Amino acid sequence: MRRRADTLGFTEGAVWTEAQVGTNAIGTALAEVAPVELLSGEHFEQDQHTWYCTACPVHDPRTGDLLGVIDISGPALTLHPAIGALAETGRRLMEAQIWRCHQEHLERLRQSAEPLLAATSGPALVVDDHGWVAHSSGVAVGARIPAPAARQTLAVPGYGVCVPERLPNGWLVRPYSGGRKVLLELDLSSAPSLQVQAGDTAWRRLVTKRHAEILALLHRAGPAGMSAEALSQALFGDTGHLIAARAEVSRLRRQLGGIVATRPYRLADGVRLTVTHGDAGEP
DNA sequence: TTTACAGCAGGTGGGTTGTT
DNA sequence: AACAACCCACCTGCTGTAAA
Repeated sequence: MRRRADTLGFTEGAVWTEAQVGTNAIGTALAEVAPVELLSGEHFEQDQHTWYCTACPVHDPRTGDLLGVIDISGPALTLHPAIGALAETGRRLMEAQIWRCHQEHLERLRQSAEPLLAATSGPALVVDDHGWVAHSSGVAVGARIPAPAARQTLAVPGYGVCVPERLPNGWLVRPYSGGRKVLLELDLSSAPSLQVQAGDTAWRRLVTKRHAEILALLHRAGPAGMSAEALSQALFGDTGHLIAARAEVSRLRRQLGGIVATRPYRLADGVRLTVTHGDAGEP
């Protein structure tokens, strides 16, 4: 059977999408995102008419993302009524295994961070590289937060502006509040850059002129912040560029995380910005 | 008091255009 | 070719309001 299957293209690297081979259990299950059972002439290709194929999609239990399918194929005359249940059981086992690995990974991460957590007072999160929460204290959060990255602040509901600190297999995320400020120094030279000082860590990153302009405007607006309309007026001279203003702030927020708050647009609480002009004579 | 709905603000993926 | 800037379309979430 395996030799005969090889002649059909049941080999590593083969493409079994509907677009390539027409109706088939694998490609159709991927397209429909549902279990599919095909017998004999229900296949599009004639050389598959002596086969049955039963396919069941497998999803990531954490995100719901479609990962692939389990397919059971064989001679059409040997199709057993329980084959569909077998494929379904395989799917359940795979998804359960993925979930168990995920939980074990988070538990190992939590255990490895225990010494650090014991020495930490106040709210703290331990998350993996994708933002899945292994431990939270102080403030309840969901199962997942935005994925942390080096030299990147992020906003966590209930925590405010946070700067992640690298752990061996994950991140320690603590809010910056009270005496723990995020200090920004915006250099409005011909190549604008932003110096970020958060606790013991500091870094500098280049920003576009437009983003530098937005940061300077939000700094000038103070805690009251600016509406998208006001930002459009300040950036473009009229209020007809709301979409462009929103898009630019959205991209700025993606770069700088929780440093820029919304509703209205403003610098987040705990963020202090100073503006310098690196180029001599630059206004 | 609850629910459904509309309107609005804001977020974001992707396309286009202009510049370097 | 790569990048920045701009724009559009579509989506989500919040809020106010009317109806049940």
